[in-house]
Amino acid sequence: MRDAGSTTQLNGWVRRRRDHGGVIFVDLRDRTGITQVVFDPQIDEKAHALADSVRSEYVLNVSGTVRERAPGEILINADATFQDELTDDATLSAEFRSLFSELDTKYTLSDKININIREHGKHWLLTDIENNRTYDILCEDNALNIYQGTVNPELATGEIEVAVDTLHILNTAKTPPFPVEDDIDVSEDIRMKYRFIDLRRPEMQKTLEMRHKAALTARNYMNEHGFLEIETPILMNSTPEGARDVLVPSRLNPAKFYALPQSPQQFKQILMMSGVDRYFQIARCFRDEDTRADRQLEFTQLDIEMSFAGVDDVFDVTEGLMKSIFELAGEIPVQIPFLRLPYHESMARFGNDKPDTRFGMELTDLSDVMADCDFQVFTNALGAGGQVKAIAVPGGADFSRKDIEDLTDFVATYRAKGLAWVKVTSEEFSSGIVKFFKAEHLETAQEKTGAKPGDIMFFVADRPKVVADALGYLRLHLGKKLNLIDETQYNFLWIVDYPLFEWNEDQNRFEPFHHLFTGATENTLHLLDTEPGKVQGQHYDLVCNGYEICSGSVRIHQWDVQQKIFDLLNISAEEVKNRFGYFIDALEYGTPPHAGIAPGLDRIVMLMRNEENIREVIAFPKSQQGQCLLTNAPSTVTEEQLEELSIRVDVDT
RNA sequence: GGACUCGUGGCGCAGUUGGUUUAGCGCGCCUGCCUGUCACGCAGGAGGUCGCGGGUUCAAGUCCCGUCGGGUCCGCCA
Repeated sequence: MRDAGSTTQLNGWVRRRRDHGGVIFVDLRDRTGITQVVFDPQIDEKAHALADSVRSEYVLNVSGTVRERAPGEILINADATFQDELTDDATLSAEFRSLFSELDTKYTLSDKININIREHGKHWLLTDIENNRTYDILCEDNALNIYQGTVNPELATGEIEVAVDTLHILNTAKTPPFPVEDDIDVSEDIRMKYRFIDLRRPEMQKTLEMRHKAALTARNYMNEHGFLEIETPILMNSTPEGARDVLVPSRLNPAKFYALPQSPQQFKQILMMSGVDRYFQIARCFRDEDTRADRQLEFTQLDIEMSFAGVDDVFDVTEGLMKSIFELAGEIPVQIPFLRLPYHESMARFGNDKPDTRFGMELTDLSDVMADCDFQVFTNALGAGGQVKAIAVPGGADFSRKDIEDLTDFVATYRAKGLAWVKVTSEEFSSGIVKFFKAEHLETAQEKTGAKPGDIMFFVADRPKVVADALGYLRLHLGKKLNLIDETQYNFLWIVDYPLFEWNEDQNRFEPFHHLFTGATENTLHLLDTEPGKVQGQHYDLVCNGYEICSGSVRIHQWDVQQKIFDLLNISAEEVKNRFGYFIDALEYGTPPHAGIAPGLDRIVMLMRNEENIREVIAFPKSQQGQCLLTNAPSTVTEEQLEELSIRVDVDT
């Protein structure tokens, strides 16, 4: 199709039409990109006349001749000797350049030019990359004629166009509510309502394609490594732990409900018990919880489980999988193996278990240092069993009162009662609270946080959870705000050595940190009866750039251990029998040791596309209220439908 | 469940302490002109229940209450 002179046929949508009275240009868009097609009455009068009625987003079929874009108007008539300068290295003399600048300032050449030799000794294409302008230079009648170029360096197909001899208008279109092009400034609700138009935009097409490639790559990789793709039920049992289930009433079983899977967790373990050995599935998962920028009601996991496998086996498979996906689908190089970071160290250094390690500003514990200072905010917090921690923000000594106030409000979101700060200059520490400290307090703080003159140190003193949240999110917030993050970098990191349980203060009981079926490490298993809080789980997360992109564990495969977990979590025998009876049962029939993981496809594609919002990589996403603005789901149903389900609705609609 | 924020022609926005514009601007749209544009250009034109409901007031896009919808976050969720 690139070959000039050949005839071609194109189908596509009209991106824009430019009518010059005599000649009409149309940018025709299809999945592969944009091509300029030309309607010239001298080529075909009928096609040209018909093109007059064409408007944006009309669907066209055109036939015509592919041709190199013709030179435009003659701009400059130059001496033929100048052609010696038209070489590949593209260094033009001041005299040559002045031919352009004397004409009109808009033709002034930048330094970034490129010369393309089309016909040796006859035709050159001069591209001014910075100004997006091209010139055709032709040697004619012993002179060098410089034409206003009509090549569009911004288009991939910019060197050619199709001269149309036949036009079929396959369909007309209403004027779209927003233009079908990248970098549009349109609110998201409009985009979601007209998703069919939004998805036509090149960047959305690119996302759809990348997502497809990611899934395809995953399938190929899993297949090559001996994994079977097996579908598990979408209609299954509700489980008491974890997220809220999305419930589906059963017509055949009045007053009973299915739940949509939060993940295929139990089924994939059953498959291991069934001798499948290696399973995977591109599985849709449902969790009826409030959404976030990186969370939807329904999302997709690359669900993986393998028998006779431990942590290292899962890591090997996952690292290879991530490398394949990021490199083949995202064209992003990945180094394996990934670093491993213990959970407690992650919490200590970054305040959370999904650290963005593309920049520093790590948290520093100053509890010991500040134990004997006179600042009661610190000493009181320490006295109550809390911590004092700090971060050093580069260049923060320039922060205004207002800046600091805003940051104080920011950390208040995470229940921090305040944000103490000390500015570091080459002469002094400056802050309203300096008087409460001896010189060595602040000097040690500076040394430990690594603050340099010109920086500011922010301190939070509170319960460990509050300190971690406040400083951890403050670090992220400032990292973004101060542009400390290299967007081209992808930092993969395993978080390991999680505790098996977490103490729930409100309900005064232990909760599984990951889920009910996570196994303990061999050397801490014996603490299950005595000190459950100290049992270490065989749970792992894979983190990239501050997002949790995979989560998994080595599972419990002995029924007595599983029973112990249920007991410890106060799940009654009856409930176990009702909810997990089959599972406990199955465990007793020869369950192999097994382990698994579930990479989140949406977040992976989001990272590869450098998006901060999961809706950007889902073809038909839901709003924060869980509504589909395109189809208006969810919606009310008829009385008859409800009656069949034995359901009565208790709200006015 | 809660906090913040946004809602004004098709789209993006402006609209001062409540009254002076006839609610503006840019893009888009329509009509006409234009043979090399690619953000084409030029001339003219159409298009508004100011999300919805209630209240305060002589007077509400503007103030108050409620409600619906978009977004970010806390709780929630792994």
